[in-house]
Amino acid sequence: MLKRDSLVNRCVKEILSMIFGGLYPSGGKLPGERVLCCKLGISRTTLRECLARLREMGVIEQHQGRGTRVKRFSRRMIPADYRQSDYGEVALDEIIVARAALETAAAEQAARRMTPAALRHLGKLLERMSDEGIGLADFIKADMEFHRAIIQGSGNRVLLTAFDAIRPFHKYSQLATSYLSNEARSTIAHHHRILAALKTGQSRRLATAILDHMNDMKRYVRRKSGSGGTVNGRGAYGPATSDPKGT
Amino acid sequence: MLKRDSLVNRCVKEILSMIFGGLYPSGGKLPGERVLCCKLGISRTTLRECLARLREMGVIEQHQGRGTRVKRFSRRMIPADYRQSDYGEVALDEIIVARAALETAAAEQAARRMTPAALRHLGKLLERMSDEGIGLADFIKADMEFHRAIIQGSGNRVLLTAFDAIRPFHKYSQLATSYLSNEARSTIAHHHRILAALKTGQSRRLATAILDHMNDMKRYVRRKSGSGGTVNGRGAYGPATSDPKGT
DNA sequence: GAAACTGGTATGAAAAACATACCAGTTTCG
DNA sequence: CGAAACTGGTATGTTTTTCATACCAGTTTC
Repeated sequence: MLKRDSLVNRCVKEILSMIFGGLYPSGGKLPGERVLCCKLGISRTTLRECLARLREMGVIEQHQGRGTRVKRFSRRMIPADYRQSDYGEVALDEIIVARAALETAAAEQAARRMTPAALRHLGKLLERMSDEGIGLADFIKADMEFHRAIIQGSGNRVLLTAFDAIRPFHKYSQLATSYLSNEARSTIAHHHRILAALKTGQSRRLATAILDHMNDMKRYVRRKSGSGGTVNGRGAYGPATSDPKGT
Repeated sequence: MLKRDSLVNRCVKEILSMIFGGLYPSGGKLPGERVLCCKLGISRTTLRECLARLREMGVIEQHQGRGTRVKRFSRRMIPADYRQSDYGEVALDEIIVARAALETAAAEQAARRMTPAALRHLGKLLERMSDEGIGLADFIKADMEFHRAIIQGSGNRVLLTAFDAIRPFHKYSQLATSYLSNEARSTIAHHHRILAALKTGQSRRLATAILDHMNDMKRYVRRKSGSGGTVNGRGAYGPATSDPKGT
């Protein structure tokens, strides 16, 4: 039975995910409606329907002239209908295990099959990530695209499908966001090693570079989960709500 | 960017998947419109919009009074927009690589975390597969459930999501169907080894057992692709298109 | 040859999503 | 201060999508 899932419904989920993922943290401000609806690719009318529902759930507060604020709230306040797959609730450890499995599996083929054009693309992504002025959202996006390109380079469409399926977990993991925010330098260094390995065509070396990258994230998780607390650090980045013109 | 995917669009993809999956084979008849729209849970108007598009693509033929027939056609005739369901086109090799990656990754945790109840469930599935009277469709179903249960036993929801995402590839792979059909005995033997490894709790041994299973499939593929030809062997099983009354 | 199917057509209603313009508060900054 | 540039709030009308219903026209079945 094919079910109809209205645009409003899907957008509510999307916004909730962004909040859970730490892109718009508790107490923080949401972008203006005119900006947000552009980002989501929907009309303002439709967006306002979403925001109205979020307001009823007690997730946000709206004040004429001042903007929209994310309230402190519990996940329990959210009706089951909107609780996608609880992406934000899985441990980063689980995500890393899965990603390591997929990416190292892709490594063997990717090291051989990657085209010069694809390598150039990876270089450009790395450049973009190294730019000082880049916002957190764009940094995360570039990181994801980098890893996806490697798998795509393997030519294995099944691996790519699997990777795409687990992307939301990563995207909405507060810890993952935190890692990329605070360990940007480390991330870029690892990516350089991965790219270098790709260029030599040595699949073994590539797999090692990828595993090192994953293990670095794991270590970060151990450190953070030890100190506890909600990790929110924006690091050297500006506000998460970059890109005021929309994408 | 959240895109609007109309119901018509999604239904076209769904119907295409059903055709590719062998539920409605080339030259066969589609159910009547009044039946089909019920199955899909949409109105007849909407369904007819889907069928009109499939007709334009040359996928089906409609004749007043006689019904709708699936034409012989190439996948190339299908616009990219509808091609998400290229499941049948990927090589079984790709599927095996991905499955091996996910299942061995799950092995480490699964060997330790698997509960007695889950082990009993696996035993029952194995029993069912060993039953002489089982049909092909049920055999495939049990096989899938067996492997899924292992990943589920690892407790890693990300791996499980990835596995579920690639299931359709497996389901719509004619070669995979062929393997399970012709090598049922071998499949069962491998499953016994996997279950035994699970019971000992040795993750290493479990991973090896899983890899052996995958490699056996790989060898089968090599043999078959050597002899060429479309492998369709239904073996001793009944028709795949059971459930004539609809679900 | 009637009954029971099949697809083909037409029409009207409801819902969903959109574009647009304008109102009313708040903040920013010259 | 006070205008300009934001913010959310409101209202209106249109387009697109989906649905429900009825009826027409061939084909098959018995």
